[in-house]
Amino acid sequence: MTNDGNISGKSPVIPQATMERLPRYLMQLYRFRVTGDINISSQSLGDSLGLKDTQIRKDLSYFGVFGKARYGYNIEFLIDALEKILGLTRRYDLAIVGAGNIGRALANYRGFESRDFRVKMIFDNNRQVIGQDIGGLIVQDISLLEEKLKDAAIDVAIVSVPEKAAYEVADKLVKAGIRAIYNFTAAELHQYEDVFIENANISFGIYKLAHHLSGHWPRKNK
Amino acid sequence: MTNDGNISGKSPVIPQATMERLPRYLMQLYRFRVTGDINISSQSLGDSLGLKDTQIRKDLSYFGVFGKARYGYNIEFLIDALEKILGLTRRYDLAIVGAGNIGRALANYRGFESRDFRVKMIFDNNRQVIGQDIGGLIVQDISLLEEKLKDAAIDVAIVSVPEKAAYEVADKLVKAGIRAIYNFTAAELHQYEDVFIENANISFGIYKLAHHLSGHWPRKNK
DNA sequence: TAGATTGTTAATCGATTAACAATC
DNA sequence: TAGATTGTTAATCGATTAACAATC
Repeated sequence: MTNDGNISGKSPVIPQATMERLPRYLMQLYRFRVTGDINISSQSLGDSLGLKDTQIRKDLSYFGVFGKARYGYNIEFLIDALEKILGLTRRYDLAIVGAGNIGRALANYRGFESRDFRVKMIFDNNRQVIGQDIGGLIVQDISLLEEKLKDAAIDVAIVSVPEKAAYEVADKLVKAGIRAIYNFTAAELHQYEDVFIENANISFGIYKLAHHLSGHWPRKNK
Repeated sequence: MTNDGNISGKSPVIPQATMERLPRYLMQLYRFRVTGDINISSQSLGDSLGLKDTQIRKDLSYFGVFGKARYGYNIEFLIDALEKILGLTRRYDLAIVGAGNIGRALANYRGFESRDFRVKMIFDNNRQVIGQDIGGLIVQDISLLEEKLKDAAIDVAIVSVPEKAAYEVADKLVKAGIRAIYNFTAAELHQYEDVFIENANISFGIYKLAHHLSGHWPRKNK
């Protein structure tokens, strides 16, 4: 009840770990909503995600007060709050750079449709591919990348080119004013001022699984 | 020089955070290798990855001694060691369950080829898709999943079905003896005894980028 | 009211980093 | 030898969790 600080503009620091959990909270709340539940306690939300109740309350407390003692959290209200926190209340326009396997898959990815993420452009450097229709979009020549991006108000660029090309692509994206890059390549992209880069190297997950299967090195439980 | 404990079989606990960094170390070492370098210091490896030198040394120390004072680490030797640690010294056979956008992309993913990861089977429940050839593999009927998996020695199952189907698929995979699951769906899969699940929800990265772009919530630097 | 559950404080746990003797 | 860089210890920093007064 005391802490409405964040909403009113104070600046607590949100831990990275908290940020990683919020999308999971939101997804889980959608699932609880369809069952017709109105409220949920930090206890049961935590149980459903393998987290402690205090973890949930602490995470939410960074953003202000959402719950009611005795009743827990109103699911609808909390969904609303999390969508605002995560910035999901507006549309985001995406451009995909690289129309290979991954780029194509992302162009047709249904998880984007369910939110207001819209793939608006897709680029490639391959003559055979340029001009092709992928999910309703014509693949454009990557040499026109900067020019085309300046005309369109693209929010996020997805990089799905071969690793070697990724560094140059990222440079061009940043020059064209892109401030958020979703990097599906193995490249360790340079850090740019004010540019947020999210890495999603598909191989790394397999490396972790391999490590686990090879099983000689002890690991923390859980 | 004192700590050869891990190699000789003692059991230190490897932090999760360390495990997440090792694949990045390995990839970066491959890159240094092609430049012809023989040795690398924890300082320069760290700089190239945006990490402190002590972080690198600490991480490596969990696995025994690799470096030489004054000369740093022998790149070839360290690559070798990391490949062993990560379990990359043998082949891993993969099965893909769900031949939608993502499943197809993964079936053709070149990052797997560069290691000894081999996609051996691919399943779907769609009549239109069963029997199709994807990257040289015939899509099999998902109703034969358990039966087919029991014949083949599959190490890792990739789940790329719609979220709703994921829970049942995971149950079947575990029943069929699978011990490593790479989950590309949004589903919060049940935890199974002795089964390692790696989640790769593609939407979550976009959520984080959205949060960043919406930019009202302060975050830790870096 | 009695009891459940919140938000927050303080304690604990774990991971990063500074410092430094050992050593190549 | 002198100096660079290691592996490790101890200090710091940050994140999780137990405990509990506040409160619905």
